Amino acid sequence: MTASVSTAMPFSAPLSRNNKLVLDQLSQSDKPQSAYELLDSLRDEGLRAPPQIYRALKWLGDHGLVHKLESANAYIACVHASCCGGARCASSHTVFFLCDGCGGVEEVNGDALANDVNALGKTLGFAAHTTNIEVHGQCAACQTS
Amino acid sequence: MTASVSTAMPFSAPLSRNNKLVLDQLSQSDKPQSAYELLDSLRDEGLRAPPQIYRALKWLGDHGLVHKLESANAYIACVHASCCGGARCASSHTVFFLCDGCGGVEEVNGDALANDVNALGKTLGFAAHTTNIEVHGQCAACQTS
DNA sequence: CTTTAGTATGTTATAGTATAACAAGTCAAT
DNA sequence: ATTGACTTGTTATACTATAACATACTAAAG
Repeated sequence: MTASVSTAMPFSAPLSRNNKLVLDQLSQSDKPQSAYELLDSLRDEGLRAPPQIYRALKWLGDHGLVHKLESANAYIACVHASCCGGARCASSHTVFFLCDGCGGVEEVNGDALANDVNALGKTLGFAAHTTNIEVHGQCAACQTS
Repeated sequence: MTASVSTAMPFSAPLSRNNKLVLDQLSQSDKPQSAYELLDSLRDEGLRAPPQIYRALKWLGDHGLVHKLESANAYIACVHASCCGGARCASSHTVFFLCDGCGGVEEVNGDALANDVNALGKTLGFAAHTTNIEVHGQCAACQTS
């Protein structure tokens, strides 16, 4: 349920203090957290205003370390191992499975889907840049309970 | 660019006055509109407060007549012909291509992708309920300019 | 009728999400 | 020691969405 990323990044990334605080907080749960939840959690560390959180989220997002779940207005730390095999996934294709039961999120590599998406786009002459796929439903555990 | 749906629905749907106003306003553009843009547009028709808009959007969404674009916090009228062949698409799989250049949106049937998504989900034991796919990029027209 | 129940509407207030704009501190490289 | 790039702190405000309550319309049941 919990996993720590800390500072051991697979690539050089000079994490500033605020960026590290936010990333560590996100890494401590596989449940998405809203910007204001992060703010509450990090108040003791000296973060007091929304822009501090949003700036960190933007930097981390730009560097592929966190993802925004658009349908939940919440954020999660990127699990590199499953979403892009250890590489940065800033512009990669990921699929998010959001459990409406427990609130947990599974992040899965979606390169296989990317082909289909691009094929669809080509029929429109559309040049795809980023793709966001969010699936709502019930995780394995929540189906049995 | 503009298309009118008006009251000619392919199935019986008793559109209330407010629901019809919002649907017609959305149908007049292939660009997504925010709830507050809709509110501004419909003030002359007597709509003055956000709940009136959000209630209509919820009803229209529940009945498959409009979609929310999660990554844009905006709404579009469902184009039945392309997204689900004339049937209601409340729980169907649609793909949205959002042009970051002109702001236009293309809505495309994504049943082909649904299989892949469900297959991915099955490897996790995940029971998919609704899938939202939003692709950002450049439409054909905006690539040439 | 008129009562009731379900739906639709109107309205105020507030909660939740995100950014603009400005001020100031840090720190390495001239 | 000064510049310049980056990071941080802070206030105020904009944007998105819903809670809660009050009223009205309409069709069916009594």
